Amino acid sequence: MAEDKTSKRLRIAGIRPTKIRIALAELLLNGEDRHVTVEEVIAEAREANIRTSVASVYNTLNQFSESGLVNKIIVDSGPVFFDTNTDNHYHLYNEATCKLQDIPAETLEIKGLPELASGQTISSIDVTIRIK
Amino acid sequence: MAEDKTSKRLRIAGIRPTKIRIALAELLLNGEDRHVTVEEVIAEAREANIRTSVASVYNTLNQFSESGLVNKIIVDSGPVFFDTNTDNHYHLYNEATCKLQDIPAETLEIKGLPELASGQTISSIDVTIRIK
DNA sequence: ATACTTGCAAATCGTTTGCAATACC
DNA sequence: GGTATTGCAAACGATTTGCAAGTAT
Repeated sequence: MAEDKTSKRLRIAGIRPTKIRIALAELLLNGEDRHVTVEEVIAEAREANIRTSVASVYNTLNQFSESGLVNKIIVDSGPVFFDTNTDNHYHLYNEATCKLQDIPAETLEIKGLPELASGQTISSIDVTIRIK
Repeated sequence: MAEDKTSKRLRIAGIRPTKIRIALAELLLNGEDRHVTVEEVIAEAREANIRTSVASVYNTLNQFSESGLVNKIIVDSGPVFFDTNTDNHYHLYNEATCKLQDIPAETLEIKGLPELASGQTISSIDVTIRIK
């Protein structure tokens, strides 16, 4: 069953598979790449008859992001986006619609990374092309 | 006098030179490149005996950014940064200290910008290297 | 004189937290 | 059974807003 597979996936990620975690994982992690806000996830959950709360959606998505199942993206004031595409890639952000689109890593070439102080490591390279 | 020069600069930027605007402009726009939060500006203003309010500092910095005197930078949840360096450049963000550093535009080379839909224009290209 | 700006406090938005009830292993 | 998780409501931090009083041209 799909649920078993999802449970296993959560377990591997180091997360205890509970009802809402499984439900939200199935909602978000099995389809195409998406950029969702908490509000959108709550709406979708409601539509799918998943009974949950604001706090739990925040908890769950934050755990997913800490475990690397999704990426947290901050492009603007306003709600955070959770990106279900965890491959290396960049973003196009439409300032008018507040929507994100992926730019595959192969499309863009970035050269000349600066030297880092010793002990420091790159956590991520965020590239956002803002359009209007 | 310095104040006349600042007034003129604000006027050219399309902003009416008022007392706090001049004061904050002198505080921020005449020194080296900086990344400041509203809270920091309020503290500095207080130290410089500039009497003002939270709302006015927000108003003023937002106007400065709309007029291109500074740039608004959103790297994280938490307070917005205002960047007094308006030249084209990129950023290094230290996740541990929550501090920003500039990366000059010449250092980094970005190639392969994606095609945009017609009518769309690039508003900015934001590159942030996050280190921890 | 008139329109714009200020500063205060209250309102707002997104997110987190405290805690009692519940679900997981 | 004991620990982790849920859901509610209240708390929170950053920012904005409404409005009366003050300031710029």
